[in-house]
Amino acid sequence: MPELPEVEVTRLGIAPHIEGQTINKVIVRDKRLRWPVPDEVQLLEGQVVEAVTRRAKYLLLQCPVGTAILHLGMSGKLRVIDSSVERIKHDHVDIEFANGKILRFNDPRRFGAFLWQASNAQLSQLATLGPEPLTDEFNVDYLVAKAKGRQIAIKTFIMDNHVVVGVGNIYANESLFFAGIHPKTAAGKVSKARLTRLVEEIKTVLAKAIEQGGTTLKDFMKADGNPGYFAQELMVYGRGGEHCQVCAAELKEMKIGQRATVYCPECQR
DNA sequence: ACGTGATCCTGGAAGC
DNA sequence: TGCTTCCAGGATCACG
Repeated sequence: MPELPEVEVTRLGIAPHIEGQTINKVIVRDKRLRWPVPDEVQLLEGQVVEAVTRRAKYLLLQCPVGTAILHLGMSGKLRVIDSSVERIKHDHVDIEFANGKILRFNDPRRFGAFLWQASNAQLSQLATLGPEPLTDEFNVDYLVAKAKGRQIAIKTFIMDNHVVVGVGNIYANESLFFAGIHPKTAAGKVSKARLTRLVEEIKTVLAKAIEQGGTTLKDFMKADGNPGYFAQELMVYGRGGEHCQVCAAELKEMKIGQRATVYCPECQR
């Protein structure tokens, strides 16, 4: 279940192996992802990967004629492997490099995406995204202005890509716990002081997860190529019915916007 | 403009 | 044991 930290860890894992490398071949075995893989990805052949960057949960392979834009969805994985590695189920796309390495995209549930953006174009998926959570652009003044008058639950609000990118269900639950805000509170009713706290907690929890993911980087190429999930101690996510680690109250579970939500009724009001 | 809920897909878990 | 049902997740879209 890749959230922003997992995507960033993936980026850090693959970038050193493919930046500066020339692409020989692009093999699309199954184009049925979230959107059909466009034929234009063949334009990657012969191109040099100038940089591997990230925008929200999208990974961008930047080449002179355009950019391949990848999304891992919820079950997508990217591995850099030798050409001798046998394919497994759901290996949908291979990018073969001149040095013999392959960037292989595997995605059982096909919620992921493999898109193409010509260098002079703007992909609609990227056009309307909110700020990156770990930049100064995401600050309390911005969030106050954005939340003004909104009736939507604060949890749904911070998971909205147009508000801030990269905050998925896990980290939305966690950051609201740390900020002491009830997830169902109307976004426009949360005080500036508490939004200040929320901004801080979102940044902290994401940065921490990236840091912990980083510790597995050395093993990135090993075994199944899975960068691993974070050994992070989750305070509320997946712990409905358990006792709050701060006040011992029973953690409550509810659905907000179809998503599992766990919170402490004492700590979060 | 805003808010809600359905939808895509598959594998694993839970229920019968 | 084997079948069915439910659930997870991000992002988009159709609706009121």
